[in-house]
Amino acid sequence: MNTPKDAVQPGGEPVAQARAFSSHDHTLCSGHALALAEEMAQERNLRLTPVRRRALEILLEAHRAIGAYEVLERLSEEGFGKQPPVAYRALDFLVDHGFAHRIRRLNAFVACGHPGEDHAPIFLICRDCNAVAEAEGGPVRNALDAAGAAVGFVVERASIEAVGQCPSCASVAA
Amino acid sequence: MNTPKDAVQPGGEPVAQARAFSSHDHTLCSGHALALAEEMAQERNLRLTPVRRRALEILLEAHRAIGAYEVLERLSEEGFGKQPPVAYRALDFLVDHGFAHRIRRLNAFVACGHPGEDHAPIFLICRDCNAVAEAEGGPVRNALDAAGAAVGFVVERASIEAVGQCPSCASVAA
DNA sequence: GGTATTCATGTTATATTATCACATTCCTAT
DNA sequence: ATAGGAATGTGATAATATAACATGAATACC
Ligand SMILES: [Zn+2]
Ligand SMILES: [Zn+2]
Ligand SMILES: [Zn+2]
Ligand SMILES: [Zn+2]
Repeated sequence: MNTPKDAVQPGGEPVAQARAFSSHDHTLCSGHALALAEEMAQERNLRLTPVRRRALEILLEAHRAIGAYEVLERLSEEGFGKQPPVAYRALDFLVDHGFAHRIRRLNAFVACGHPGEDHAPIFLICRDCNAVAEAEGGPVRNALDAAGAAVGFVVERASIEAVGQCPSCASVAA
Repeated sequence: MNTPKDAVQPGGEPVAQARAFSSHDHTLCSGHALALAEEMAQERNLRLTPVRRRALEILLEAHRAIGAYEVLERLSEEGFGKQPPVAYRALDFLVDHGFAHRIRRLNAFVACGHPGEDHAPIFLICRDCNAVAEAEGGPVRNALDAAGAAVGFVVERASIEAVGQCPSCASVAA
C-alpha cells in the first residue's frame, strides 16, 4: 500500500479535479496523510481501528467529498459491515477528531488537509466540477466571532461553505 | 387572515425563544413582514400564490427554523396538498427569492428578517435553546470572498452558520 | 491470570429529508 | 380563443441518517 497513485480512482462519476485549486499541495496525499494520522492517533491515545483507518484512506484516495453511502459501499466490499451505522460511526469518529470534515451543503465528507493543526477551515465548492477545497479560514472565523459577539453570541463551532467557480473551470469557461 | 397573532403556535416542542437574541426586532414580525413580502412580490412580478404565502406565514409565525415536513403538515391541515413536493416547492420559491433562508445544519428553513434588502446573512444557532438568529454578515462575507480570491476562487453563494450559546442561555447557565 | 467495565462492531429496523415523473389546472400573452 | 408556460397536486421512490439491541474486543483493576 501507500502507492503514491496520486491519479484518480477508476469508477468515479464526475471527475472532480478535487485537488486544492491551483497548485495542489500533494504533501498530504494518501499515504503520507495516513501515516501522519497514525502518529496523531498514537499521541492522543485514539483508537484508529481498521474500519476507521480504511474509511480515512477512502476519503484520502477519493480526494474529493464523498457521501456516507459511497464510503459504506467501499467498506462493505472489503469485508466490513454492510449497514449504514458502520460508515456513519467511522466518519463521525474521523470528524470528531479532526481527521475529516463534513460538508453540509453536499451531505458529504472530505479528508482534512491539515490534520492535527487546530485550524479554522472554510470550504470552497466549485459549482461546475464539484471540487471541494479546504482553505485557511482564520480571518473569516474571526469576523464571524466578532459578528456573534456583537449580539452577545459565543461561537463555538462554525460551518463556512462557499459555492462558486474554481479557477480551472473559470479559465475553461473563458 | 393576516391576523397579527404575533404570539406563538401552541404545539411547539422546544420552546426556542427564536426571536433575535437580545432586543428582538419585532418590526418585521408576522403581519407586517407578510405585507412587506406582498409588496415586494408586486414590484418584482413574482407570484406569491396562496401556498407560498401561507408557507411564508408559517415560517414567520413559528419564529424559528422549522423543517419542510413540519411546514407540510401545517399546509396540508389547511387544505393544501399533502405530499412533500408541495412544501419543498413553496420553500424553494421563498428561498430563491429571498423571503426565507435555508439552514443547512438543521435541515430547516427560517423566514428572512430583512426581505428585499440584498444582505449577506449569517446564522447563529444556539446549542441549548435551538434559537436561530440571522445576523449581519457583510464583513464575514468580505473575508470569505478574500479567502476565495487568494486561491483564485470566485464565491457566488455562501452558507455561514455558527453553533454556540446565545446570550440568554449563557446567563441562565451562569 | 481472572473479571468487571468500557468501547467498538455488527445487525435489523425505522426515521427523516428530498426528488422524480406525470396529470391537471390556472395564468398569461398573443 | 387559444397556445404556452407556470403552478399545483398525486403516487412513488431515492437519499440520508439514527435507534435499539446483540456480540465481541480492548482495557483496567485486582
Ligand atoms: Zn481540515
Ligand atoms: Zn471547477
Ligand atoms: Zn435574510
Ligand atoms: Zn439559547
